[in-house]
Formats: sequence, C-alpha cells, structure tokens
Amino acid sequence: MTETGGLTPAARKILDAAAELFYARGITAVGVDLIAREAGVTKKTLYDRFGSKEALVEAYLRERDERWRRWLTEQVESGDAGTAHERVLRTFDALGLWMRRENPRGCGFVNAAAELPDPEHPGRKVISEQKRWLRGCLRDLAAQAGARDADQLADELVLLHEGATVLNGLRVIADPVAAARSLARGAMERAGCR
Amino acid sequence: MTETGGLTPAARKILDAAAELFYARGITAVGVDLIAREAGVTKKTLYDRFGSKEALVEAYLRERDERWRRWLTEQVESGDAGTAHERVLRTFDALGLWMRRENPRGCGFVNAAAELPDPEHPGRKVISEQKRWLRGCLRDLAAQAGARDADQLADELVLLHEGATVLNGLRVIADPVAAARSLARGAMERAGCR
DNA sequence: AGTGAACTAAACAGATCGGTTTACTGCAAG
DNA sequence: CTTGCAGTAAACCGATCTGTTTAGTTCACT
Repeated sequence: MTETGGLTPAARKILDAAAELFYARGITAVGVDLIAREAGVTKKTLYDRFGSKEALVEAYLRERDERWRRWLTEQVESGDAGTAHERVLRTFDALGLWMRRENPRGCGFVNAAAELPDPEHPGRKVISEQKRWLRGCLRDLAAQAGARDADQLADELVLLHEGATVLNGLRVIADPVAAARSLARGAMERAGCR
Repeated sequence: MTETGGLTPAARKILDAAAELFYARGITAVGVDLIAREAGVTKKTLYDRFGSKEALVEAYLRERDERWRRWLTEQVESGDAGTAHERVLRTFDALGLWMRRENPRGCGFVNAAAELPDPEHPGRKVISEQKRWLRGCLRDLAAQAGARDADQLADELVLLHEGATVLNGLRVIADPVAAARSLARGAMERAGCR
C-alpha cells in the first residue's frame, strides 16, 4: 500500500466524499448518512474509521491544509529562479490558480471557521495553524526580500491573501487576485524591498 | 408602534433572538424551536410573523445590513470636516470600532455566505447588495479624493476592508485594521490622491 | 486451517429538524 | 357588541440528525 495517505480504501472514499460535500454545502448541513451514501459505504464503516463526525471534519481540514501547503511551496520554489521579491508576488499567482481550480466558494478554512464557533472543536486548531503557517511563510519571504520590517510586511501580505480569497468567493469585484497583487507590490516598495 | 422597525413586539423579540443566535452559532446550527424559546414566544407566532426560517434569515441579514450602512455613513460624515482623503481612512476606523463592538466572530455576511450555498436563497441577494453598496461608497470617496482610477482604487479598498474583517475573526495577526489602514494610505498615494 | 481486519446490510435509539394544526385568550377599533 | 388581530399552549407530522448494535461476508497473512 498505498497512495491513499495511509487510509484504507473505504476511508479514502469517505474522506473524498466528505471533502466535496463539506466544502460545497457546508459542514453542519451535511449529515453522516449522506456522506456514507455518497461514498458507497456503510455508516458503520465510517464510524469504525473515523470515530465521530467531529474527527472526520478535522481530517477533512487537515488534508486540505496539507494540499494547500504543498501547492504553495511547490509554486513559489518552481524553477528555483527569481528574486525573493518575485517569489512573494508568485504566492498571489499560486493563490489565483488554486482558487480557479478548487475554491469557487471561498476559502474552505474561513467557511469552516464560520461554522465552528466552539473554540474547543479540533478543527479550529487546524485552521489557526494553517493561517499561522502562511504568515510565517510570508514573513520568511519578506525577510529574504530585504523588508525593513518583515513582520509588518508579513501582516500586510496575509491580509491581502485573505482579502483576495474572500472576495473571490463573493464575486463583487472583477479580479481580486490582481488587486491584491498590485497592492502587494506597493507594500513591498514602501517596505524597502530590493 | 414603534421603535421596533414596523414589527409587532413579538416579532421584534424573535428577530433579536435570531440575530444573536445566528451570528453566535451559525445559521444552520440554530433551529426555529430554539429561537422561539429564547425569544419567549411560540413557534406559531414565529411562523405567523415570518412565514419560514428562510425569510427570518433574510430579515436578519437585511437588518444587519441597514445597521452597518447607517453606522458607516454616520462615522464617515461625522463632524463634516476633513478631506476626502481623510474620509477614506475613516472608513477603516469605523470598521475597527464596529468590529470591536459586534463582530468578534468575523463578518456576519461572509459567515452567512459560507452557510448559504444555494444561489437562490433570498439571503444571498442581501449579501451581494451589501458588498456592492460598500464598493460604490468607496468608489465615490476615491473619486472625491482625486484618484486617477477610482474604480481600481475602490476594488483595492474593498479588498482591504474584507481582509481586515476576516483576519479580525481569525486572530492570526495583531491589528488587522491598522495593517489595512496603512495599506490603504499607500494605495491612495499610488493612485495620485491629494 | 485459523485468525483478524475491513467491510456490507439493516435495524434501532433518542433527539431535533422545519413546519402545521387545533383550541383558546386578551384586546383594540368599528 | 362584535369582528379580527396578536398572541399562548401544546400536540402532531414526517424527515433527518449523530451514533450504536447485531449479524454476516470477503480476503490476506500466518
């Protein structure tokens, strides 16, 4: 075994079905019966593999997180050419491509956060870890690009990422990624990046 | 009648209870039974006044929208002093105050959008109207401030508003409003505002 | 040959979902 | 004095919710 990520075949199907349904219809609105039916699997199998809906939600967010991290690092470091300045801007291109592919309804993590008010829910930890990881990632790039204050620039870049993601789901302005990218360019200039 | 906004006393209590519960726990997770109980009212009264949960959700979003619009215009025009440039920046101060008061869990509209995937849901119209109104508002201010391209600047300012709002709910950076404000200043400079 | 993990099928539990119904009260305006 | 609106109280509807249980099958490894 396995290209299933260490999961049994049935668990793999369950997680795939859950991911699609949770993202498309919302976490609370999707019941375990529907997930099992859509995965072509019994509810018993679902509970044998994941234990609870809460744990399944956590696994869904965890896997989405891993996929996004892999995508971003891969895109930023692709071709290993380019200045740090260019690599920062490339995070926005990566975001744009990612969203065109699998984010028509906004950020899966922000959407999930809206549905998980309980701060004790294990999914909440995954969400905040993801956002903190992105901030750290952008901070490193900002430092490499020679920003006077890498922390402040990182804050600003995170804000641009999140703004672009939300607006992409809401369809109120034409090209949120382009707007974010141009704002990022300005922010880097003012931060003294080479 | 009425400082209740044209609602009967019971309807007023229902809408208040619904607003608090929907925002705090999410729309799907809150049932009509709970709303009626919390409002100290019968389910029958709820259905007599609002007709359906869907309509109640719409009324909740509608009222929140009105309150936010009133707040923003009032804050921006307060003292009627200040250049257009200052009025743009004041929209961020207004956002910051609003969020400190009643937005600990992120934007109510973005959260609602996450839970209303059905594009036919009447609440969706309220949400997109709200965002388009904000964009128009910022566009006017951008034009008054002498931006070379008021539409582009408006896009950027909306993005900063949304980014700040989302990050405020996620608590990943220290002061999202300050970051947005400083980015806005830079954007206006580059847009040639006086 | 035998063990154990992964799975199907289907019934069951108690709670809650959105929504309806019947029967009754209090009260203001014509 | 009556009509009608706003409201309470509580039972009821069928569906769905998360989660459990019992019983049996398939199959790889030892």
